[in-house]
Amino acid sequence: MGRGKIAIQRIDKSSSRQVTFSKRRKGLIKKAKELAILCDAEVGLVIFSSTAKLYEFASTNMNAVLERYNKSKGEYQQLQNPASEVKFWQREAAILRQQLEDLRENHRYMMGEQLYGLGVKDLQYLENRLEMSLQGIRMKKEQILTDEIQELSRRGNLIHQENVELYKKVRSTRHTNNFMRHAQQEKQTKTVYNYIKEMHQGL
Amino acid sequence: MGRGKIAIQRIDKSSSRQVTFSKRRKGLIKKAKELAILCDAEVGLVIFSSTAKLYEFASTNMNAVLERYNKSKGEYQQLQNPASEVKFWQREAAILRQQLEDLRENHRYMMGEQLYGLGVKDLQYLENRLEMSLQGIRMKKEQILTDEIQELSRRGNLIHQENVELYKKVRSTRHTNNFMRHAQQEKQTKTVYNYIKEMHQGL
DNA sequence: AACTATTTATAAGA
DNA sequence: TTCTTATAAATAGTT
Repeated sequence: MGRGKIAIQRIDKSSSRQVTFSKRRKGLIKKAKELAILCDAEVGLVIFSSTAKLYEFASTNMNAVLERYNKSKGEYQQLQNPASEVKFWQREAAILRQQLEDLRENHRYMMGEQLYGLGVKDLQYLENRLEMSLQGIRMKKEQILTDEIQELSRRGNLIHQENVELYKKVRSTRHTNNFMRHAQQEKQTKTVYNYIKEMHQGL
Repeated sequence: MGRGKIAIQRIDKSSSRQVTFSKRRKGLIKKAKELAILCDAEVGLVIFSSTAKLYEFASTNMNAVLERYNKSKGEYQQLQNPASEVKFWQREAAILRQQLEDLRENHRYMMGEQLYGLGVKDLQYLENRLEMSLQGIRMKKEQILTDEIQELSRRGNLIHQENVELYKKVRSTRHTNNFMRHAQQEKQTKTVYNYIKEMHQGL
C-alpha cells in the first residue's frame, strides 16, 4: 500500500528499513489500540527494533497483560522461577550455538575451506552460488564507480561552465589592464584543477 | 477503510463487534509479522478477546520476547533472582547472538546481498575473496573428478584384462562347441559393460 | 464467508 | 525527519 508493492522480506537498505520500521510501528500500534477499543479486547504489544530499542503498547497495563498471559498459558510456565529461567537460557544458548555452528560450516564452504566432505554436486552448487555472488558484487561495484564518474563529470562541467562565464566577464572588463586580467584567469583555472584533483582523491 | 467510516469506540452490537474483532485481529497479526520481517524487529503480541480467549503472535518465541521485555524494563527483575547462573547464561546467549549476527552479516556479504553499506574497496576485497574461494572449490572438484576417472579407468583395465584371460581360456577349451563359446563371450562382455555403466552412474 | 465501495496505510519521492 | 501523493491493502457494510 504505497507507491509500489513490496515483497515481505527483510529490507536490505538500512535507511529504508529504519523509515519503514518507524512508519509501520506507528501503524501497528494504532491498529492495536483500535482493536482494543472497538472490540473491548485486552492487547499487549512489544516491539524491539533491530537496534534493540524497545517500543510497547498495552491497552490496560503491560504487567497486567503479561500476568494474564502467563496465567492463561498455564502456571507451569513460570519463567520468574529461577530454575526454569536457567533452563530457558540454557536452551536458548544451545539453539544459538547450533545455529552458529551450522552457519560457520556453511561459511567455511563458502570460503573454499574444509571441502573434504563434499561431493561433486555440492561443489558444483557452491561454485554456482559463488559465481552469482560475484556477479552481484561486480555489478554493485561498477554501479558505484559509474555513479561517481558521472557525478564527477557533472561537477566538472558545471565548474567549466562557471569558468567560461567568469572568463567572459573578465574579458569584458575594459578598465582592467592586461596584467590583472591574466592573473585572474590563472587563479580560476587553478581552482578548477584543484577541485577535480580533490574529487579523484576522494574515490 | 470500508463502506463507511466508523468512530473508534466500543462497537455496541455484539455480533458486529465479534466480526470486527476477528477481521482486525487477523490484520493486526499480519502487520506485526510483516513489521518483524521487513524491519528485522522482534515482536510479541498478546490479545485477549472480550470473551477472554487468548490470541498471540511472536516473531521468534513469546518467552524470549517477554524475557527480553522484562530485562529491558529494568534490572529489578534480576534482583529478585540473584541466581548468578541465570546471569551467566544470559550473557552466554547474548555473546552467541552477537557472534551469530556478525557472521550472518558477513555471510550476506559473501552471498552478494545487502551490499548497500559497502564501498568500492570493500567490494573489491569481497570479490577477491570469492575468486579465491571459487578457485579452491574448482580445484577440489576437478581433483575429485580426476580421481574418479582414474579409478574408473583402472578398474576398467583390470576387467578388460580379466576378460582377455577368460577369452583365452575359453578359446583353448577345445571340447566346447562353437555355440557354447559364443554364448560365454557375450556374457562376459555384458558384465564389463554393466560395470562401467554403473561406475558412471555413481559419479 | 464472499464481495466491493471506501477508507486507511504506506512506499517512494521531495 | 516530515510532508506529499499515488497506489496497495484493510476493512465496514452488504449480499
